[in-house]
Amino acid sequence: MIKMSEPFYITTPIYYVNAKPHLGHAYTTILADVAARFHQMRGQETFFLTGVDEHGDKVVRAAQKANMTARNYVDQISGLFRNLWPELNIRNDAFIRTTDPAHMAVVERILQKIYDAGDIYFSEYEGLYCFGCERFYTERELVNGKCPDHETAPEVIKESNYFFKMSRYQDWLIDHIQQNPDFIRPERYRNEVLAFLRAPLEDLCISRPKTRLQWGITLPFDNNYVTYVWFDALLNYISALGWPDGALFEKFWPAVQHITAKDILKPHGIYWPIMLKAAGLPLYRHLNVHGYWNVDQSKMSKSLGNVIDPLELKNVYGLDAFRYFLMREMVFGLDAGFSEVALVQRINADLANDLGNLFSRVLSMAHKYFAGAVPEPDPQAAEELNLDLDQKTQSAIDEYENAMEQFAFHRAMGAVWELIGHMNKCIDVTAPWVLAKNKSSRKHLETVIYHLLEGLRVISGLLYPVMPDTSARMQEHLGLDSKAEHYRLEELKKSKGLPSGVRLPKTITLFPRVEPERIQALNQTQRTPETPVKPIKPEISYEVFSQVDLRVATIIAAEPVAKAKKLVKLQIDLGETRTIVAGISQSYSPDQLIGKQVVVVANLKPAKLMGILSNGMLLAATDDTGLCLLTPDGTVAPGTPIS
RNA sequence: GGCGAUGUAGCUCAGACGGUCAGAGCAUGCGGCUCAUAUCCGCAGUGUCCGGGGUUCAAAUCCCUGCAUCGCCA
Repeated sequence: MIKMSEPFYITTPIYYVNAKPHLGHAYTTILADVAARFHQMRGQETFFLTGVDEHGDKVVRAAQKANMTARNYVDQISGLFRNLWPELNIRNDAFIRTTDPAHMAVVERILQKIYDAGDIYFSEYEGLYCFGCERFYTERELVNGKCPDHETAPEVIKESNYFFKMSRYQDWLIDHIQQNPDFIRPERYRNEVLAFLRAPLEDLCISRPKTRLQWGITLPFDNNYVTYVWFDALLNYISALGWPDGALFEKFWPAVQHITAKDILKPHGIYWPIMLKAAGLPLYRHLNVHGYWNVDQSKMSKSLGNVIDPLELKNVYGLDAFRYFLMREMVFGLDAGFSEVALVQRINADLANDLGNLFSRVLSMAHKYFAGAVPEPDPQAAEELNLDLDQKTQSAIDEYENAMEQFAFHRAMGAVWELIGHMNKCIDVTAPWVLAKNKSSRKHLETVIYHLLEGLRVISGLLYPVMPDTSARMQEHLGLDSKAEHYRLEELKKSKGLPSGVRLPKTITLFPRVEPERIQALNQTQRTPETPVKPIKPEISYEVFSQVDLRVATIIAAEPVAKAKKLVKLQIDLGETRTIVAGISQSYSPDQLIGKQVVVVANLKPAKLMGILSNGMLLAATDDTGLCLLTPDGTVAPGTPIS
């Protein structure tokens, strides 16, 4: 159990800047925000760190592709991350970049420290190297002995690098994980790490020769090498606190917890503790590992043929609903499905019907029966009515607190909604509209409404970490100062926290219901089109099909064909250059086509179209909304056969 | 190929030590209320608890086997 007064330090991984932020990044960072806000509820001082990882060859390559310098490129992409967080109401205390000079200095210092301690050694090895990719491949990664990207055989070259002696700490780490059952949680990931540690641990290569990569931090003990990947990245967690002698480090490091997605379990569960041990630093307290969001694109509304980005949905349905959905729908640690339909269902059932409507009916009764003033409860009346809301509230808070602490946010929300259910039921049982008809039951009416308002106060507080704006709106409409820290757990645990006599502002709709028509429309998009499926052609044998030679080709030039409505003349690279005429100009402009990879029938008898000889045919799917070219789900060498 | 996980109502999932364990939420149907965002409350379901074998007085729960899905490792 964490003591109330203790500081709390939470981190997200630093995100790699070779691509734009997506739902997964948003989820992880919202988790951290929720955790930080929860600990603020307990009065703890919190530090919340996120940031970006900007070194490495993938960044260099992405920059080249974008025709930019690495520096300009990382500036641009890291800006996208940095700017996204305020949009999601995320309040991180720091945003670290691995190109920050202070961070680079820390990396150098730790490297030197571990080097001096004798845990880093120099070694030569042989490997299969593809010069096109500028990287080594293992036998397994090769396709027919060739580089999967360049289709050339890699060469055996020798290279020297620095290695970190992780193997030395293997037994120590196993022991530590066994001694601390919640070091890595949930348990499934702890087991996974232990399973991995049953096999001998290999030492970690931590450098790259500058002949291959310059975009990184130079090793302090060898000017010819830069640091590679994890040694640079993981150290952000301490460099951001000003290690070795920052006041922040001293205060927050002992309380550190990390969050990561399951794909980088190994670096966080194995490399990082060993690095800390080797550097003589205390380990983190918990590694909290979450799963993936499977985005069901068939259940996402589409505009102009493009699948909507999940992040865009926050603009459609509201940020708090979006945050709530992410926290409520995913069982922490497991994978979950993301779809617009599921989001809308949560909004209607949980937010609009259960919570929003409860809020609205309680407040409107307070206005109706007491002219908008908080009534005075009467203990005796409460007893006569058999009101058990106080106990229900206390047990909801307990369950909530427990779950939140364990990162079981879905269960915490479940506890809140159970309380909401009790309150709705309580209204039904006590029937305030009946009490209101009788002057003799005035005290009962006052007591019921008071307890309901009080319940809403608690709920507004409990929702603070997940839905901070909604929390503030609720508190404001309960006549509380929304700027005061009414979400503090000690406040929520107090009974009769709502002063009687306070005037309540007019009630509001917290969450508008999403109309059935919209849900209908969403269901339409997920179903296959209403138009009957075209009849399937008669069966053919494999031999017949195999006569069709399908190839991937890259479009290298495109120009409209004069006088033709639909035709475009294309130059394609299919290993050899060819001319093809395709009837696709109503769906694609020449600009959009250049550089695209398409699927071509390579052995179709050439035909003349508008006087131009077309040597092959593009594959495309056509429906009433237009035409879509078939394109491989990744870049392949021009001329690659399709089977 | 090795190790592991999972497979329970239409959907998402709970089901410690084998004996009210056949459940919850959502969706569906019916009934009730009217304070409320046509909301809320109550009731009702339907389930070969993946298939097959075994242990046992008794298995969704333990064992074996098959199938399916997924994860980690090679």
